[in-house]
Amino acid sequence: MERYNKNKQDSIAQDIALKIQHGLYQAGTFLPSEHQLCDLYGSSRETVRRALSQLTELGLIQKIRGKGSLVLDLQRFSFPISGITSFQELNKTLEMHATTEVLQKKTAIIPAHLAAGRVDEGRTALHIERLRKIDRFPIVVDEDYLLNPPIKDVPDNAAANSLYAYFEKELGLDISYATKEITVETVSPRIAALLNLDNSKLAVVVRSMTYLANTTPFQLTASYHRPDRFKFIDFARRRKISFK
Amino acid sequence: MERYNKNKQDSIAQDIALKIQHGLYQAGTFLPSEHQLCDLYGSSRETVRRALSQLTELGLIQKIRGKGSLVLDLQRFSFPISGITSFQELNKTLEMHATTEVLQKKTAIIPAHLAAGRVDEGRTALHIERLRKIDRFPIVVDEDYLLNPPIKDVPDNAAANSLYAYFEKELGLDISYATKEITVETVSPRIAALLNLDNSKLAVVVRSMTYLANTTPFQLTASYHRPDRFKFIDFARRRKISFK
DNA sequence: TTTGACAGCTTGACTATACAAGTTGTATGA
DNA sequence: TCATACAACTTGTATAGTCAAGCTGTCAAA
Repeated sequence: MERYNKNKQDSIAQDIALKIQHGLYQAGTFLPSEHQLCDLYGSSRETVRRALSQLTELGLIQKIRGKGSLVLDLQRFSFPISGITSFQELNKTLEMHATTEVLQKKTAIIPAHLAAGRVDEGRTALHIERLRKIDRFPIVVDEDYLLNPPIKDVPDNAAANSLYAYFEKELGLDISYATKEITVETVSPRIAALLNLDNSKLAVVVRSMTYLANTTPFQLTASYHRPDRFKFIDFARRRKISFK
Repeated sequence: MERYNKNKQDSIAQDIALKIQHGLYQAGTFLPSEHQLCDLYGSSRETVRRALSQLTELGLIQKIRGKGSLVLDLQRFSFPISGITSFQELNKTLEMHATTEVLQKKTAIIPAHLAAGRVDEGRTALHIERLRKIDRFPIVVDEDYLLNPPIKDVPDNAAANSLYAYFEKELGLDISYATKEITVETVSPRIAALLNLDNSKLAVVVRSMTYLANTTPFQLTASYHRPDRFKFIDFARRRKISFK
């Protein structure tokens, strides 16, 4: 296996995930039993089970009591786009051949529509505006606002490539969770022009706020997508917890 | 506590979730330590930890090593709409005062745009078409296709109220997971008329396929939302598993 | 006053064990 | 032949314990 994960359970999960992705464990078949996986990885059953529960959460397998862990059939194109994934990470795994153009990078006040209910109004942050293109066609405009602290500045090449790679690998930040909101809105003439929208000026707007493991918010983003190119794919499990 | 859950870990999770929702554990404060929760519920630490990990996954708490489990600040209006939740369940928890109109209920061939890549083309299913209104305004058209087996028929009042309640409580089905896909499309004149759309005829289309715990698919759905009323809220955690 | 070591708390990771419960094939008995 | 019982597998749930690692206040020494 040999992953860069420190944890035993994480590296087991990573290893099995790769074997599923590469067809070593085929959809519709069962994984080796938990006991066999214990032998295979030299670990206890609880550790194997924690690894399997990660794969269950991701939608890679379904556990069936008395039978085993069935590998689910997630076609490439239906692989979940939800979760916290950077555009560059998607670009790699989906082989989209996308390009990124940095349009702005300056300190600015966080606009009200992004700040509302998330962070103090009037607060300033490092604003980065980027245009994503696929095959020369504009697809997405990303408006990022990076909070200081914990982020003081961002080198130009990090903005052009992957902000997340810079945060995680260079700054050692522990990106943990995010809240997201998807709506459809009439956007400003500026955004409409960048995306080359028609008269309706409708775009899909994804607003998100991303947090570090210590619950510090560090990123506010509004992404404007061309509606004809937008596609959000999700895998969800029915929760046992109910409210009210 | 007293929940209808059979599991200790599930009832602990349910109990803590309700206490958070009702403000007994306030956002920004820490839960009792795992050791204290052990005493409180008379269980082992592992069981408590499994309960807490459910709450972590849901976005209700954030665990911080050395400190404790911090209750996160999920305002009512930003509570995740993702996951597998029926319209009626949302209606209850969000107090939307919605009404449902059953427009059709008959056996029909699953349309190609829904069947594509999910199920055999030309297969028939029980088709239920419903119009959801809030304050008399049409908001959503749901096109459900229920597969036989496992679903033979559906009583009229179940279609008007909650299909999920009928499936789970009456039929004893174990609804487990779903794949979803959100796009923006120009819809048919029929749907456009039902939703009272303007000339652009754009609607948000949510296509989903829902499965039982034994991996049997039982429901295909296409939901058409008025774009000006559509809002999708999600909570996501950064995954440790990477591909490629 | 400031610094540093440490005790005592917290969660994280892992192990070992036990029993319950669901599935499946096989052998036994009528 | 057929049905039943059972053995041998599977996963589910819960327990108890160990050590690592992160946080915080206290107390003692400089």
